[in-house]
Amino acid sequence: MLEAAEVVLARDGLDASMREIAEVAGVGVGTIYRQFPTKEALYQAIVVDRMRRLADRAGELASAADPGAAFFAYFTTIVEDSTVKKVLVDALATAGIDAKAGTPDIKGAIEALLVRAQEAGAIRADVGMEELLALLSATCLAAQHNNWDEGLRTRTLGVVFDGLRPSGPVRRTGASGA
Amino acid sequence: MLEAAEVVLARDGLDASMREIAEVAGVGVGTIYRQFPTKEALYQAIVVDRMRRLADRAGELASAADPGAAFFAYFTTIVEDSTVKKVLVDALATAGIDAKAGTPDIKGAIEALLVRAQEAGAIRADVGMEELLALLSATCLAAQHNNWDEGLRTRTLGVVFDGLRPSGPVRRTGASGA
Amino acid sequence: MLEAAEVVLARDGLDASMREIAEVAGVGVGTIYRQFPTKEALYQAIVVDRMRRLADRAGELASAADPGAAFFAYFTTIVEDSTVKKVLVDALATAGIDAKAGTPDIKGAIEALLVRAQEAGAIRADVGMEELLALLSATCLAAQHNNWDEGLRTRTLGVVFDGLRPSGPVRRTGASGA
Amino acid sequence: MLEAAEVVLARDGLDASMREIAEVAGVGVGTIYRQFPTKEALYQAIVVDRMRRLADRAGELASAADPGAAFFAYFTTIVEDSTVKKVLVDALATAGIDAKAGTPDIKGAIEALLVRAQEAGAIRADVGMEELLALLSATCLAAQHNNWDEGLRTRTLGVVFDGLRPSGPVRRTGASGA
DNA sequence: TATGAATGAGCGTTCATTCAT
DNA sequence: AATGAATGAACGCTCATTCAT
Repeated sequence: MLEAAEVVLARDGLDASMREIAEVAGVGVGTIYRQFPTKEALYQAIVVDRMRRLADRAGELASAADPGAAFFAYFTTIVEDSTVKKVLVDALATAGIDAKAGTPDIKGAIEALLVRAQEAGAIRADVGMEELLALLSATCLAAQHNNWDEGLRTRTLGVVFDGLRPSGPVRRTGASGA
Repeated sequence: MLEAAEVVLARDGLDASMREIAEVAGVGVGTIYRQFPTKEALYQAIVVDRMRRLADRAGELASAADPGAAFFAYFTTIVEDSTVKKVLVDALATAGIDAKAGTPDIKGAIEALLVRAQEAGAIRADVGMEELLALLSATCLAAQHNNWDEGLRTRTLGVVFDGLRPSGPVRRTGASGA
Repeated sequence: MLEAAEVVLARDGLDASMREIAEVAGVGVGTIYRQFPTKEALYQAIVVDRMRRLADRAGELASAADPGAAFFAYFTTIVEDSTVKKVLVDALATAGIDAKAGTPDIKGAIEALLVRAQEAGAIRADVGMEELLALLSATCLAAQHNNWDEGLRTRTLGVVFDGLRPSGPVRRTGASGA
Repeated sequence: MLEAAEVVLARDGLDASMREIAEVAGVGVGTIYRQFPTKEALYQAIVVDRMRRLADRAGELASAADPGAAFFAYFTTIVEDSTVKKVLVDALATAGIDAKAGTPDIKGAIEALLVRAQEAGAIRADVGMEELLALLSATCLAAQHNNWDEGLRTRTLGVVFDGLRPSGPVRRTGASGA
């Protein structure tokens, strides 16, 4: 049912009606209300669900061989995904949610990725979680809002990733000479 | 009245009702409809108005002494602004609008800023308009959606700007240079 | 101005807006309200005006050489007219109006036509004003409501007129006679 | 609910609001919209319902002993009814509807009555369906519009019916004879 | 005096939410 | 427990009417 709701919200946006969702889920509207007291609650549940999956994916990458590659791959995947999932966007946007109990610790999972990538020297050490989440949210938001195609996504993320990488000798060693 | 509408839309988002807008504007709903045939038209008018101001600001900066500084200042201003203006976001998102006559040529204005900054060596030559607009849209969207405070904005834009700057010797010339 | 209102109401029916009427009349809406306190009042005025013209026409025919022909011609003219004038219909329908002072005595005018036609033996003596007006109203209403073409109007009025004529020997004397 | 809608439309005419109808029906507006997608659809449903009843009644009379009496009785019944039912009027007016499937064949039913009455010599052979429907529509329209009382209805229909009957010897045989 | 901008009640319609079945 | 018919507040929009100019 969450699945169906996610599909419908992804397709029709936030204005999708409960009836539509119920229809796609193959249940009566009343059945949805048995589990979620309001439309807002259903929506929140979807967001939380989304976050869980995001956290899971981050967990999987936590032990990848190349932390830098893992980090950038993760970032890219999320943005890629948000092109088609209208709801995900808010998963990252709604940072406040994670205070609630039971919410998967997506921030923790992402932070692990970040720290490892920083320790590997793939990400500048002075980048904090806050701005990282901000960048993720920003690119997701824009990707779905403006319907980025693959080329645009690649080029735009390219700029962001460059901004995240350490600059100078480290990155372009030979270039800077001495 | 446009002003009031902008305020309300900024506060309540696109779902703000015409009654609400009328109330804030201190007029009857009919008065709004006298000037804008539909809610959509009102919305478009706000966007266009916003674009005009954006284009004007870009024009002012077009002949600034330091093109790089001008460019980054402009970028920052816009994002700063969008924290409070929910609508601006779509001004950039809706690139298609500029085909219509009478619409201020915001893209042209921004492009001028970009080109000058690139010629001055402050921005990488391989950055195109498309990804620049994407980055602008993304940061605006996120800034208003997530209510960035000044610190977060500075740090996040810092990353993006670093990604836009030429890297290596070019960027830190004095440092690496002879 | 009454003229303009009549034209518009004839074209668009009772739902025509005051703005539309004012526009066609070439005045502001306020000017109409100066003369007629409400839309209803304007409408009533049109009806009364219409009645006056009807009464005038009846007056002209009052002294025609052939009373029977005059009567049927008058009936036909009115019905014919109502095909195109949505408002006329109510002139006849609203019998109650004629109590008011200043209303043209259309009933009197029509009655004169009827009486003369009856005296000439062209209309049955037992036909009263009430049913005559009812028939007029009925055919006008239907003519405009259903958009009678000329053929249908002729055939339908033919039946009604036959019903109004004296029957038996009087009408088809030669036929039934020896 | 159809009943309630019919009552309200009969009372207030086509401008009756959905709220009013809902109130009289004792339901919420939404309930009406559940069954009829638009006001227009509700209206059509009433008309069709009305037509069905009309057709049924005509069917019942189709085999009456006295075709002439049956015909005139039917005509009278309909007009009588329309005094109180503002909507019926359009059932007859909207002849075009009967093309749609599922619409009761009221025209066919009436035609059967007419033909039988003509074969019985009670109605003139040269009266066609078109003018018969025109007369029906006209008298219904006027009966409800002007609120005919029984006396007026009788006298007015008397004229129309005389117009429909064969004239001369046939009708008043004994009289003209001698 | 004439104007038309402004008003806001009211309309048709939608949809989150409730509750009898 | 599950359903979906019923509800009615709220929406976008229109237009008769008012009144400052």
